[in-house]
Amino acid sequence: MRAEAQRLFAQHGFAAVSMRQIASAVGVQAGALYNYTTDKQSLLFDLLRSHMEDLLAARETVPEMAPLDALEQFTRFHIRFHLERTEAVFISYMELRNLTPDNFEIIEDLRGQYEDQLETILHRGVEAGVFSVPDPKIATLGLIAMLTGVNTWYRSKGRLSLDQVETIYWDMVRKAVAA
Amino acid sequence: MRAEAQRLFAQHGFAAVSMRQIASAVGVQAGALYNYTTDKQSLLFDLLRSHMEDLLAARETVPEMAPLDALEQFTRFHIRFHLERTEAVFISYMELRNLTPDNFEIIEDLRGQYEDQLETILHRGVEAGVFSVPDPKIATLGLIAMLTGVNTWYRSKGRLSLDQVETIYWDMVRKAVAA
DNA sequence: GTCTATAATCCGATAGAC
DNA sequence: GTCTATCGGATTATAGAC
Repeated sequence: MRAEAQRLFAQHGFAAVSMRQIASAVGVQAGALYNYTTDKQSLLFDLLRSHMEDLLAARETVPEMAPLDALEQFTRFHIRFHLERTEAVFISYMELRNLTPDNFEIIEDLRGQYEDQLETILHRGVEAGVFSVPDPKIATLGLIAMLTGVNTWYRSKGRLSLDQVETIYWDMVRKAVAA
Repeated sequence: MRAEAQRLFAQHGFAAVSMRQIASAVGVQAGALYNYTTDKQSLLFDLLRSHMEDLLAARETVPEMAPLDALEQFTRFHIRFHLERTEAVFISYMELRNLTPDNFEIIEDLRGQYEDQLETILHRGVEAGVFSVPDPKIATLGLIAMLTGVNTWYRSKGRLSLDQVETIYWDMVRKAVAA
């Protein structure tokens, strides 16, 4: 059910998808869905929360890694992880406004935890003198926006391989924060 | 009507907003709206098209400008223009999937015209030897994603002025494509 | 645990009075 | 040009049979 809901939400948007459509995609009647979710809202919330928890769980932080290496690892990880889950990423950015305030706050907190990992790398690089970043918080948001933007155009059948894309973006990231 | 529709679409999403809600915000009954739009779809399309046309009309291209100056002008223009129209920008990115295929194609073409302006600047800079960009098309998409991302966090009451934000982003853009 | 049926409400769009 | 009323259908969520 969650897989079909994710697919439909990504394609048409949360508000535009009915419980009947989800049920039809699963192969049951609408009433049966309510054995697996209390309502449509918590179905959306569960998708967003598990996506953010997957993201945090997949990151391997190595505190003793040199800032430049840590930044390259983060860059490549971010691109790869997000390109492998285009539907979940799409929903996680588009449907935030359809969360209740309580649920929104939880998702925003998880997102903040992820952003803090990049910000910490930038701070360490500045302290070490290998990065020049006038405002690490804004640089964090700017770089993540740039990297996540890959999802809007990348197609696996396209002219560039995943590794080529990672390398092109790493080139820009590296230079953007270089001392 | 268009102003209220834009506000409501940005807040709740196209599919979640009813013609009755728009009418109520305007101060008329739902039937009266159909004297100003043929249907809900073309109301959305008109908002997106006029936003893109405003964007293209506001750009002043100066062909003989040095690539570095042209890039700075583009960067500052993009940030300022988009921060002044957060609702239109939001809708233009979120509601593309609610356009009919014909309407979608028109909007995508306008967006392509805008992206081409940045790509041309990058090409000229590479030819002049002042930029090092392995793939100008991808660099264009990456930089625009980074710059547009300002809209997700900037608040005019926040700790940074518009000019400070422009300068921070210009620093990253300049270095990201530097030779 | 899935079904059918239904409650209560809302939707986009139109018709016709004024 | 705005109103009221309405058509035909959609919605979420629940109740109760099996």
